[in-house]
Amino acid sequence: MLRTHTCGELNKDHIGQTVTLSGWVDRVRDHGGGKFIDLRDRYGKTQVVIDPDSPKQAMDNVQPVRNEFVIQVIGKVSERPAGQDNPKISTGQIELHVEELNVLNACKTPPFVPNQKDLPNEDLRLKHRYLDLRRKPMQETLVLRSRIIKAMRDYCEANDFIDVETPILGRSTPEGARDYLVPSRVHNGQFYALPQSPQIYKQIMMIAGYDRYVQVARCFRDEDLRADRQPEFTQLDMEMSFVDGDDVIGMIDGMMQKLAKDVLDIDLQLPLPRMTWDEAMTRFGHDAPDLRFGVEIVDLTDIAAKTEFRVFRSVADSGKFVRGICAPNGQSKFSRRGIDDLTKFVQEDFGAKGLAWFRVEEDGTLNSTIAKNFQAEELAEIATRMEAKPGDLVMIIADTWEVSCKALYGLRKRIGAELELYDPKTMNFSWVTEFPMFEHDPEADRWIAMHHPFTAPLESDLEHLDTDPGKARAQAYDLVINGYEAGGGTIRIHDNKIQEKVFGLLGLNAEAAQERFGFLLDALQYGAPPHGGIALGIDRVVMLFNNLENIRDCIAFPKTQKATDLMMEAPNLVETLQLKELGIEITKTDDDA
RNA sequence: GGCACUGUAGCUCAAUUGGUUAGAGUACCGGACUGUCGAUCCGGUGGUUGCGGGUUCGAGUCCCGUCAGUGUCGCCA
Repeated sequence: MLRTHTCGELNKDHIGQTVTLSGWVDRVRDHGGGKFIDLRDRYGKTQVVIDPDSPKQAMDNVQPVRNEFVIQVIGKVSERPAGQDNPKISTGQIELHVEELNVLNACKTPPFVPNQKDLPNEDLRLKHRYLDLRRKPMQETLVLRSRIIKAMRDYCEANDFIDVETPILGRSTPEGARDYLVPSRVHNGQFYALPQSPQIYKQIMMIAGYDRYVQVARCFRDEDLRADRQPEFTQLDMEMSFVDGDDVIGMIDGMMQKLAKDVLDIDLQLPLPRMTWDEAMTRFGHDAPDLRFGVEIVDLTDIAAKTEFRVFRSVADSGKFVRGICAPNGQSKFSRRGIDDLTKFVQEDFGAKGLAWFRVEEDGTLNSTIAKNFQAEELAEIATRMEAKPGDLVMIIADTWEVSCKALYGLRKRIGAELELYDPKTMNFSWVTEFPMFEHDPEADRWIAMHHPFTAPLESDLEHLDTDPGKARAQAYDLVINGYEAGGGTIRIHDNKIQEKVFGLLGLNAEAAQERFGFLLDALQYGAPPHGGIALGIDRVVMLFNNLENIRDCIAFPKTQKATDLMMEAPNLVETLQLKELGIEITKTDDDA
């Protein structure tokens, strides 16, 4: 037997027993006469003692032992001498006196060790991921991830969901994100696509009568990465029949309540708050607002229209918007130079023309280099509307609706973090609903589906499809946690007539729609029940429940920003023979450029 | 594709703002030490400053290019 116990479970109750432990050497403390070894596994650490009374076998075998060796120790559990307890570890009241020590495997001098204080650079961590994953924070995250997924599955099972696996090799549907393509050997020149989501399969499952479907589904999107975005990620994918949006939201409300209780021991009040997309954009400039703090956008366009300040006047007169936010006590953090930084930020990242700002003086008046362009009453009106207090910093963007939303969202996010307007440990759950059906693409002058082309419009907005598609709102809902989109879903179109109309608006004629989604259109005609669903980003949920800022730390083997795996060195070149079998010829590589 | 930050010993960082032989902690190697738990003490090995070019009497430091990691905008139905 290689071990009788783990390194985290021995305590005073085991004193006197002879046990066998196996694990990694976390640290060796050499005192000449004796040695202390902290033996580690994922359950904890146990102190192993070798002293002059230990058998020669152990004395000899321990000689070459260094960090991260894998060893096995047989010995007697002993109470530690008085005053020598270590309260930092679960086994701190006992230690193991060695009777036999075996090196199960040596370890090269590692580039870094799991208990090291300063984390190595990310590329090194990813290259030696097996070492990085030995770190306690990584192990805790992966354990929590496992618990979260189990809680999700338990909840779904309790609610009669059926777990169904859908294919990884599917069909390319060029709408939306770029597909990862897989060449077919049997059909040279043809390709499978990895699923961006199991969307169509799960709808087909509804038509097939499996009224509650769930899957922990791996999804793939060949787009650029972010701190919260990986090219391959995991969704809790769900679909339900005979439901409306409230039913789906209610189901997820219950799941979040269970997760919060099971995982974080937080009691969530249900129903979770909801706001419409319009409201979110107006108040926060974004469809996933962070509601852990206030600081809402204030519209000043009407005041701006009255002023002599040409920048504001011209923007207001041309139908654009003058909107701002007020950073509480913002002057403490943002000096003139800090404001210059914010100005650069909104210009470079969001294309804003500039940033107008005012300091709120002790007497409550607004002051700034541009203040002379305003009447005192106008400044007072701005201050009143923004509820500006002495010490605050008022920031105003005069631009199109879109730019003011983006820039103010960016500013709000920054000041929230930099002025510490919220406790980063708090959790905030909410819904954003009634997304627009379509976005207008000004370049191609056409409508694009905001969610996906199977999204059902609100019943009340059906008429807009014919008259003013931009006004049509969807039966869509996003779950927002701490300013992140943690999931999103819609009620689907089950009526083929409406589906055809939507395809038409998206520029897909009957022929093109049949070509791309024919199988779904066919299926919809064979008794499709009303249905809808949602997909939760599991990696993001894990990130948020762990209070992490980086999704790579929630995934065992993540990719770098350039979508490579530094450990496996993927992607890689393949054998010419493989390409030949696939009928593929490489005509251009990165090296050509 | 754009912008920004980072890259110096195995690892984490420093180098007085362009100046002489690039330092420290840790790891590693050797030695001392019977109770430590980030053990301690003594000694030692270890460097193409990511790579290529340029400016300069002189470059880790400045400039250009490039590679890699990260953040972000575009992108992500």
